[in-house]
This record gives sequence, structure tokens and C-alpha cells, in this order.
Amino acid sequence: MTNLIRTFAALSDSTRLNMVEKLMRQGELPAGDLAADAPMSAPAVSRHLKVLREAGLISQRVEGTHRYYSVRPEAMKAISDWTIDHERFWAGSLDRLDAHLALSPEEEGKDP
Amino acid sequence: MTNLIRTFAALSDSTRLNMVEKLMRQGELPAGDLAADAPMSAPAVSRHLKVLREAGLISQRVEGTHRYYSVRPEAMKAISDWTIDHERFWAGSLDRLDAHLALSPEEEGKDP
DNA sequence: TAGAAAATTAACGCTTGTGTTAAATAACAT
DNA sequence: ATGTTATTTAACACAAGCGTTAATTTTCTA
Repeated sequence: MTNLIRTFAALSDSTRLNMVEKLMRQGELPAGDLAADAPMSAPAVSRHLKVLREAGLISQRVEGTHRYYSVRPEAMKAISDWTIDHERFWAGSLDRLDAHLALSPEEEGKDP
Repeated sequence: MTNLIRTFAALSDSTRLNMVEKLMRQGELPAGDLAADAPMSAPAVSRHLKVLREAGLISQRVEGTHRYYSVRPEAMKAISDWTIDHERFWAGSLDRLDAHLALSPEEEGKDP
């Protein structure tokens, strides 16, 4: 519960969301590679990484002077699980919306 | 993209996350009912609702002096879609333990 | 018409977040 | 040892977020 809030907070910043997405696309990357994309100083990037790490979104692997970061799949799963936990609400509502817009006489909604 | 950031930001506060979850469980509710749960003043609640509304997470229906709020399923779907867009990364990394394949309700494993 | 009820906006203070530059740490190569 | 590279921590300024109370708006009711 409270952990989800931290997760959402961590992703509520464009720099951090971009980092997470890049890490998911490209896999493990050193801090320097992530800093290259961000339009700010290295210390700023470092603190963003700290926020992501403390929220449990990324993990750090130390190798020499490099810090390699990667997304923790459990964190992504936690978000996915949350949406699934409420899927009956929103997927059902969208179904009804779609049905209505498509003038499809199909009907299978239930009220919570 | 940037919209997702606003969505995450809106959900990164416990008061607002609780509101959204309550609205999904119970359906449309007036501001007063949401305020009843929150340990703060009505104006504070009102502004939280405004944040949620401006992020596109909830919609407002006016009826007399009451404002009825409800979760916009599209917003929830946007989050779900985002996780699905990267599912190949995290679900694959997460061993063979479940993940939410397709739309079939499946047994969910818990973290070891 | 006066007054209560539901909710919002206004004005204010306090805390948190984010960026900057300077300094510190640690590993590697000379 | 000395310097260089990769990264983080420290100290500081400024903007944004969140709560409070007071005041405003709108609608319902006696």
C-alpha cells in the first residue's frame, strides 16, 4: 500500500520515468549513460537514481568505479498487480463504454 | 507520456490514492463522503480532488450542491497499458511465476 | 427572504523536492 | 604516490506541494 505510493512518487518525475523506461529498453546501464540523457548535472542524476533505488524501482550493481543500474521487475509487477486488482472496475467500465459507443447491444455489466 | 507523469503524481499521495481506491470499490461518491475518510479539512480534500481531476483520474458530476466524483477508467487503463508495454521486460525477468497473461484470471504467486 | 448545507477558492505558513556548485570517495592507470 | 575517471554526498537557493482558517459561491429549504 504505502509502498505503491513511493513507487508512484518515484515515477512522477520525467527524468526518473525516462530513466526507468530506458533501463527497461536497454537493460542494465551505468549511471553515466543515464546521466548522458538527462539535461542536468551528474549530482542531480545521482539523486534521482537514489530516489528510484529507495523506492525499490531499481537495483544497483557495483563494479569498479561504475554503478550499474537496472529495473527491478517486482516493482513493475506491483504496479501491474494494482491495476489488475481493480480491473473489474475499470475494464468493465470501458467495456460498457465501448459497447455504448459501438452501439453494440451486448450487455454484461454489473454494479459494484 | 507526460500525461502518465501527471497520473503517477496524482497517485503519489496517500489521501488521493485512498480516494481513488474507494471510488473504484464503491463507485460514484460525493465529495463529502470522500472527505469523511480523510483526516483533514474539507478544503484540503477539495484540492486533492482537483489534483485528481486535472490529472484526468476522476470526473465530476454536478447535481444540486453536490459534486459526485468517479474514477475515469481510461486513466486506469493508461497505467495498465504502460505496464503491458514493458511487460516483455519485467514479466520475462520475473521467472515463470505468473504475470498477467492475456485476460484470464490466474493464480497469483507471492514473492519468495 | 433569510439561513443552512455542500463545496470551492483565497491567503498564509511550513515542509518537501529539485537543481546548482563544491567537496569527498573510491578504483584505476601511470 | 599522483592524477584521472566515475559517482556520490554536502550545502545552499528556490519552486512546488500540502495543510489550516476565513471567505465566497451556489443550491436547497423553512
